Amino acid sequence: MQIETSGAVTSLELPFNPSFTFDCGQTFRWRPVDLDRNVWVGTVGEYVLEVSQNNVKLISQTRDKNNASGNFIEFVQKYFSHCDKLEEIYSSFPEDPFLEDAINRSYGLKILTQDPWECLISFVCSINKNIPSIKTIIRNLSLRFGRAIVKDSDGRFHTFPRPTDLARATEKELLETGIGFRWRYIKFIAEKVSSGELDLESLRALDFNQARNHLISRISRKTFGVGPKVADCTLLFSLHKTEAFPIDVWIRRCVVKNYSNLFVSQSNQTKIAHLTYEKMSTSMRERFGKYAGYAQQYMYMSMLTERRIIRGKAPA
DNA sequence: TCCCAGGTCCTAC
DNA sequence: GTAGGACCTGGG
Repeated sequence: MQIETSGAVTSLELPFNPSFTFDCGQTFRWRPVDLDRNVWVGTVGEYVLEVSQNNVKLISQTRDKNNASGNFIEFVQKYFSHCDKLEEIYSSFPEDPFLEDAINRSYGLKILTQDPWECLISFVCSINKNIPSIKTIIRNLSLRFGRAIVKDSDGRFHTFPRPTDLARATEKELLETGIGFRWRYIKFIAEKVSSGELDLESLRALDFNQARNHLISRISRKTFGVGPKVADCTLLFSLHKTEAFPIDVWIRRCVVKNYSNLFVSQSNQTKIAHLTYEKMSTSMRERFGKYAGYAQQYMYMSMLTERRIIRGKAPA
């Protein structure tokens, strides 16, 4: 992979596949501009980027002189989890025909290291929503409360709102974006983050369980609307706790279908389908280890592809 | 028009 | 500790 800024080009390592990486449900701010060439455009922090198989190009950035993103190359390397070597990750998994097939189908999918604030709010927005709706809500939030970066043919790119932007927003303003009942959750978290009571960046230094306990509402009381699923997504997609194994309806179906043998005490599939989140997630972390979150993403993509085929739509 | 969505909260038992 | 209902709203 190369990084291009104002004509300058820098290389990053392959394998990397933009479609699988941006369309696997870990981020909601990318859109394809040329699927044949696998070219995507998205907003990351203060930047608008165009990304293809082996090239990252800086399209524009905010005029904010206090651009908090720092060195652009380092910023991009961190975002694309430069430290993660996919071949090492693949070979760390136990022998597993289903996972091997899932990896082959989505070879080059990489887990990003996103901004934890944006990631947490995005997954709060995801509660009881499908992916197209989540994208719409996040776009509306950015249009209404973010800062304009550059005009393009499809309107403008906007930064994701800052915690203070959402803490100041009224109920009416928030509801106009289509977030529905989630507005209380978002405003509550925005207030905690902007006051400094909840420091998301500091969670990077904690181990998985400590960081998780800081995020889950009923434990920490510093969030509201954050259950185990939203916490695990935030840990995996922004704080780079790669052992996190988020369980949604599709992963639950996947586990019931392919991993029922792991739950020997459970006699039938109905019982396994109703296993508690914690029991299922812990078992999968124990099986797949340090990179369980990568295994989860490939499984999710496999289920998604299967659904698209059933519905007669070609995989992205 | 109706169902359902990458869940969480709250209440009741 | 857990089962079940309520929750805004838009996409399919």
